[in-house]
Amino acid sequence: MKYYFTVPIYYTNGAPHIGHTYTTLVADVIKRYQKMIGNQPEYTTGTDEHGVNVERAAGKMGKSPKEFVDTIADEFRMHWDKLGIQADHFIRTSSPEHQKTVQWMFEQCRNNGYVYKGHYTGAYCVSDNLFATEAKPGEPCPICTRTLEAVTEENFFFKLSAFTDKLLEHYEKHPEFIQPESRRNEVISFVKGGLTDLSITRTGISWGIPVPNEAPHVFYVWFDALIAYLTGAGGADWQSKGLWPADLHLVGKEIIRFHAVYWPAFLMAAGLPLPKQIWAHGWLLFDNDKMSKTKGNVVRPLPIAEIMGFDALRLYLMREVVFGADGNFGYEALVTRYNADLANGIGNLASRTLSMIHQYRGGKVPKSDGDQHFAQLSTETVEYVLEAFGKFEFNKGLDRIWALITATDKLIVERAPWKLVKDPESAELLDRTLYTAAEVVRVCCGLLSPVMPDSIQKLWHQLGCPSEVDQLRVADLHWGKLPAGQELRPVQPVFPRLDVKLTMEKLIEGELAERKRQDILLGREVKEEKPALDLAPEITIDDFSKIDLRVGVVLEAAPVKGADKLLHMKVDIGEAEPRSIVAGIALAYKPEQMIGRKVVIVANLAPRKLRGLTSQGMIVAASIGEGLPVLAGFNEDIGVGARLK
RNA sequence: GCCGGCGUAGCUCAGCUGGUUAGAGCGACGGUCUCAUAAGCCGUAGGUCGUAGGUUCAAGUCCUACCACCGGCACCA
Repeated sequence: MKYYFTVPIYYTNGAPHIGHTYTTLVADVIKRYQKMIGNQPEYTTGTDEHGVNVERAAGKMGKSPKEFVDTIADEFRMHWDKLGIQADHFIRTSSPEHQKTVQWMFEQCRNNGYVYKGHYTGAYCVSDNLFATEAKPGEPCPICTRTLEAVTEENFFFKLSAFTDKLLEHYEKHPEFIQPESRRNEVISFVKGGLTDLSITRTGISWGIPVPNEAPHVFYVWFDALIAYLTGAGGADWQSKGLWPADLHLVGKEIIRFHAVYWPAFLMAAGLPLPKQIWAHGWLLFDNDKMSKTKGNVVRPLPIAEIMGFDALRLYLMREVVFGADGNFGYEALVTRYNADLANGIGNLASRTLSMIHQYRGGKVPKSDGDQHFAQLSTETVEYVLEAFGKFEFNKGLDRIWALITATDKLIVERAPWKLVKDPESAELLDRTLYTAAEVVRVCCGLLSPVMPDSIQKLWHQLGCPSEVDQLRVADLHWGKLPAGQELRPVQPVFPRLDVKLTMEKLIEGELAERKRQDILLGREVKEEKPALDLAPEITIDDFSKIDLRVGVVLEAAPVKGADKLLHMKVDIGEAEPRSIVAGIALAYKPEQMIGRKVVIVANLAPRKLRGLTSQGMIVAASIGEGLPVLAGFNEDIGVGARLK
């Protein structure tokens, strides 16, 4: 049975980090698992290469967009290669095959009456390539808080509004369509709130897929990017490939809306079948903190792979993170987990078992059926693990594998083969014990092979098994498949124990070096730690003088009901009546903190109604990104009404 | 403000439809074997199960309110 699924295609505005790695890794494990249970899995990932952002970033480096994205696409491919990740389709949105698919999809939608030409005037975020329908130019972007630019242009629109009921009906009929449940509910409530039509093309940018016969229109990046999943399944020719509809889209929780609302609508409009399931997983945090470029706490995967082996990272992410929830990554936990699970766990069990067979039985698997109790335990474990992996409950499955390992360690201590070997009467019991341990190692190798393909292959080899581990099928996991007389190969530690402190130092050092390498690759100035500020357009002194800033003192302050960010204040700026001002500072300042405080007011701003209250001006405050606002103030005292210039 | 989630041992978390002395892994400490990667095995950790009420013969497990944190929406920056 085919099993076609996808991972997001990653935006080429930066190098791969551990977040990209996580999603793609899950896909890779799923693929190897699907293969093991007898399906023919294929998955798609790739790079999302269009948009103003890429065009600008390339320009800054003096490169063409194509040259720029070539570098980054290669970087992603190189990463997946070094992490043992084998994607079947790596779709670059700048490729001719993808261009064809997008144009074809558009024609389908248009022929079916779901596309129309209209005019759009409004605020556009360059960074997110997003029309901010709720905001105005000059205001910060609702997603990234950068200043929105004013854009007026003729666009093609997609009739998203026509799909409200159809989508809701689909969600209703297929409860498994959006997972996990909490995301499903969020999407449903979003769609119930009503959908507005979507602008799907842009003019004024050359780096994009052209709309056929409609120059200078190019496609909006999201319309473009989502279709990559279809390109991976054969594009316009999807019917002959037999991959579409996809069985699964794996996505990060931040892009669930694009996948669960827009994408199904595009597909319905084009007359294509919908994917069976969309699974939103959580984020990978670093030391329980959100990773972000500005914080400088983004983790790169390659140094970890080089220092500890990529399987160590693969296991960590699969065992430590509950799929769907946010997970945490930390260097110490990584090394600890490695020592506990790999060095002391499976690695040591394999090592002691094989050594004993070498020493006591001439390196040949003894003839025995093994302990029946373990035969049963092993069978139950295999069943449980396969089922858990099938439900993406990797951590649960892995826990069960380790329970089997622990039980086997106990068995060895109970039987004490080193004593049995001295007593000829106990030959059968010794054979049975050694066989049981070796067979457990073999079965665990099978179960672990999707997660740790590379190092498990090494263990497999030491066990003397002739086949390749990625050729294993479920039937090979049955108890007793280890042939008596099979000759073991020399024992070599596959997971040598690591010094926690030393390894952590190496990892951190490696991370810094890798960061530098990526910065050079992307043409970022290495010395210059501070990124260029995203300044508003230049103005003259006359422009500035239009703004009347005044010193005021807060007389009264109270929360606004129904709005947790708003504070309603009376501010005296030296006029007859104090001004009524509503400001979004309630998260940072309590009302009582505000009373008596000197603040800076934009005094000639047109009044505006907020939550039913009139705001006659605004308070000047600074903030970083989405951080809390900090009010502007003075070190020396100054009278109320003073003008700032 | 509305909707949803969540708060259990030092850390990470299990605890399904309520029922004996509340569990696991990691870390720590003590003991022990020696086949093994200073690994394994055994034992110890006494935690008001966020707070306060309530239902019940019985609540971590259900109800209410509140607090903390995390999402989504609204509102705003």
